[in-house]
Amino acid sequence: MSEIRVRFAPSPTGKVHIGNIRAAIYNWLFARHTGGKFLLRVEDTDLERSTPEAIQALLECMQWLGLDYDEEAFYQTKNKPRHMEAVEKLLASGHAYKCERTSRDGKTGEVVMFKMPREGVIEFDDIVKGKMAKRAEDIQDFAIVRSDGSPIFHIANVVDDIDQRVTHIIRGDDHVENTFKHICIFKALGAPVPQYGHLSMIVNQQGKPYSKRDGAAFVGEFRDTGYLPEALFNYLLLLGWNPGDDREVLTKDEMISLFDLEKVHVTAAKFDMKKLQWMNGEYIKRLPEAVFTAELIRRVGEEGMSIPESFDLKYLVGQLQVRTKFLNDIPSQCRCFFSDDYPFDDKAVEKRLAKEGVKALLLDLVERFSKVTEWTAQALENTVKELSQGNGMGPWVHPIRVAVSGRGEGIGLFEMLQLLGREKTLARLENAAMTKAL
RNA sequence: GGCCCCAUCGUCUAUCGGCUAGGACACGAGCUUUUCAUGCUCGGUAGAGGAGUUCGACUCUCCUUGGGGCUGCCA
Repeated sequence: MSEIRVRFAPSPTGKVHIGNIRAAIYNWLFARHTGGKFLLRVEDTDLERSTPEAIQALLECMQWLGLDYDEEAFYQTKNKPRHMEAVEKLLASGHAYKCERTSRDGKTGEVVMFKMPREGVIEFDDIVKGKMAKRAEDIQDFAIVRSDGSPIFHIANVVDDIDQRVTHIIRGDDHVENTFKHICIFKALGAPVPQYGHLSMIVNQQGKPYSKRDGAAFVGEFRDTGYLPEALFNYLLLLGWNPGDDREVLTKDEMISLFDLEKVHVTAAKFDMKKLQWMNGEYIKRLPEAVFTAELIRRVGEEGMSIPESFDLKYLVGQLQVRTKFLNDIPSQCRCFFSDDYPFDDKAVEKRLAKEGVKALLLDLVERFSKVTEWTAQALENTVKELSQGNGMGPWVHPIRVAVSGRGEGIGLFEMLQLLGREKTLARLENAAMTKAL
């Protein structure tokens, strides 16, 4: 049996859509599972949009997700001579003909048309959709060369697949109709017809193709909002496939060994951002502590904050990592530790500080905290607990949190105070009491 | 209009004729000595409709309905 070869054939437009990258993921997994080759073909025939920058963005995006490809990237524009060679062959064998045509946008000229068989049934056994069939008479002849002499997608795509010796074409559902046409071209060219697998689309809540109007739709947007590539990869994989048991968070090795194209679902899947968010949190939780720490240091540094030598970073990481949903949330969660110039959330201030009696409460706390001998989370918690007399620490906890961090949420309060240290805590409580509380 | 495809909780899905229909996300309630979160426990919500095959159908067949795709000198 010959080697399995699959390809990912995007047209670089600057942004990579999640539906598209999911096709890449499935191709990659199929190749890695079967020990075949995963090839990249850049369909750069749209000169307007296929800029070097757009190609670079595509490559970076694949690298980010760990989609490494075998062999050299294949550029469609470079194969134009072969496209035209095939056209000549089709013309010579009577499978194609020239004709005058007027396009939809009014261009008139001579194009080359592919001649469809007039009878018979075109069939193929789709790896995910099963048996597919269509009467040849239901498909009209179609153009393969424009009036300006450039080859059209149908011929370019097929010739490239022949030249790259692609054995399995795994692509989006929107190509099924093309597949019937392409099979006819393969046959007319005397080339073996590859196996096909058509992937359903990712749709929005209304069941329409998921687009940028529905939220983040391009891979770069997920990267920029702090999603881990592993989380996006895993989520996209699960959108249409599962290992057959209840496992959802899978390692790359598990994905590769368990992936089965035949078990990919035929139905369109609705994109659920909430579940992706949950999965991202799962992946962040599982990150090695050192990696999370490095990420924290980098992001905090980028925001212009510096971490003092004496700061107990390990302790902060222990508190922060389990509750981080997006890496981008890290700087705002950390600001109060590394800067005295932290912003106060208006709503939190209004709700927790700007209330009658809070000023006295904070000043009383300053008094009590200053007497704490050992500045630890436990000792501070005991102090507040004593005050609350078993009636709930809420009335104390909330004002303290807003006073020292400016926010209504964050890591555990007493852990936060321990990290801040006595001096800063007392100064901030006093400052908030005098300037914000009533 | 024509052709092709699809149909289990709100969402992603398990079930390869035996189902008290399972899991996850989301949601609700509770617990973690009533801080945010994590974690844990519990809870509700599903087989589009109609025929047929069968001892038995969510699973097989057909019809209806609903949804999607394609129908370019785009890819």
